[in-house]
Amino acid sequence: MVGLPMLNGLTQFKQPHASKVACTSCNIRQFCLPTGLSPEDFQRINSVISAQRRMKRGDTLYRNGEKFTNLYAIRTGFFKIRITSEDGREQVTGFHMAGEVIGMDGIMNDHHNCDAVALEDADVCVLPFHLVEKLSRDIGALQHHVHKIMSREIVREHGVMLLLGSMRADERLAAFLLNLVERLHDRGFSKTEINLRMTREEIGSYLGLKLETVSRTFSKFMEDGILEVHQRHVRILNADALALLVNHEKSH
Amino acid sequence: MVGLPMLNGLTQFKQPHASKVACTSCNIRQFCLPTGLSPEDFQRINSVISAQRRMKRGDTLYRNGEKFTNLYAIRTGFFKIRITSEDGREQVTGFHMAGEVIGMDGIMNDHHNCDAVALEDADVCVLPFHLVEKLSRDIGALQHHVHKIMSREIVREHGVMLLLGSMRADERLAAFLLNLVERLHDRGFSKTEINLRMTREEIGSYLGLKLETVSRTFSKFMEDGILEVHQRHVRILNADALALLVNHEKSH
DNA sequence: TTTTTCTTTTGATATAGGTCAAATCCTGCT
DNA sequence: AGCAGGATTTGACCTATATCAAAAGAAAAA
Repeated sequence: MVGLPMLNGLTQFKQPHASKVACTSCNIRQFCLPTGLSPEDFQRINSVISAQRRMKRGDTLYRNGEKFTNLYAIRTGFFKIRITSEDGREQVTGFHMAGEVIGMDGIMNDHHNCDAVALEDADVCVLPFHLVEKLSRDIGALQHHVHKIMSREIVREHGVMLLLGSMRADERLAAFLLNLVERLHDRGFSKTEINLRMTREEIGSYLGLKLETVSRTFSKFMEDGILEVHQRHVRILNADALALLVNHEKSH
Repeated sequence: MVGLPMLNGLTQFKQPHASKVACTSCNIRQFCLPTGLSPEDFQRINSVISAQRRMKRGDTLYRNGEKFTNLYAIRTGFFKIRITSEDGREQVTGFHMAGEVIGMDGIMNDHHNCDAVALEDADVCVLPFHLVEKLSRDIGALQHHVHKIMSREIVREHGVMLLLGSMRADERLAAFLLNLVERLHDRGFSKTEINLRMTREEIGSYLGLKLETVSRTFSKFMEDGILEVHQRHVRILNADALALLVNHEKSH
């Protein structure tokens, strides 16, 4: 009891800056930043980061309707992005992990129109967008990088539209798993092991399927010897089979 | 026969620049450009437009794999954007009309990864992207506008994902039609009359439906007195009914 | 104009995935 | 440790949409 105020004080002291990691020494800088920056540019870009924000599982980084001021670079943790229509329909539009930048939806009209929810404890760099724009005018490499990040998001969404518009349930789940391991592998994780951070329902929402269908498809993949699934732990036994599903030559 | 070379010469003389319209006098500039530009900024932005390109129905503005160099502002005409997966699956990811800017997919890796096909004769302003970036560094309003355009595309695609992931066929078609008339109305066209530029199959591809389902849904809307449909001419008789469909409160 | 090709509509039937329900399994909380 | 509430799996059944097929209508080509 007596210790509590002190602890709070300590927490306040420690949180905002103690955890602020310089971009130069950040182990995922190659995902957030352009390559080949000069030390001075590094320093200037680093100064854009207004804070690091620590989040617990379930916390919301930003939500629909909120004023847009920042982009967020994920340092650690895993997020889902979700939109909700007026009538309560919900759609997960993406899952994002370390090194990815989120929040670009808000630029359009100065307000966010989706929610970003942490699916595990997370740590993000807060990037006030007006500073990003200001610095982009000086550093061409940064400017182009911002454009690339947004373009990449557009292209990713094209891919999801293809998936939602023209794939069967098993093809969708296969594409989802392959995409996930690929991104994890880029970050130094296993090519075959995944620890899912989301529920079957969230996977289903993303893939345009019901949770029961996701579960059944996992079971089918197990029967076929393609996966080993224990709750949220997935081991890919036959990546080729998954790839074949995704790229199934239409028979006709 | 004798006249042919002369005619060619005349065509070449007329084409590249005779049709180049200054942004200042362009009747759709409010869609492509930020508002409140100074006359000098207008002039500078205008100088970015390297050419106008005239296209016939069926022509391709850019295609998958092609090197990316330009964005394109549609002056007149109507385009579909289409991606094709390795195994030949095709997905229409968008329809675009006058005042909209397309080609942003190419920024990510310097190559386009979709096709832009004119669905009617069209006229586009060619915007070399390196010049757009260069000028963006000088004109903050332009920089922010470019960001907005890309953000808007991301948000639009979120909406399509919601549609594809969680709506029924009739709800999808209703949403599609309402979106289309809204954009046409913004451009001074009727709130109730649409001349579709695309086939049932293209609508179906966009909405994740088969052409037969699109056709049947049109027929159902006619029976219900919501639409009047004669081939590609559609008159909306009951916009509220369409809006109600899109925003149907899930009964549970 | 006539012919050919593409587009659209409509019917009959099949099926992938949704819905509803129940049992089991986890995880977090007290 | 024990309990409560969520997550997952599986089964039985249903429905929205796909598929296949044929005819009618437009539009383009000859």
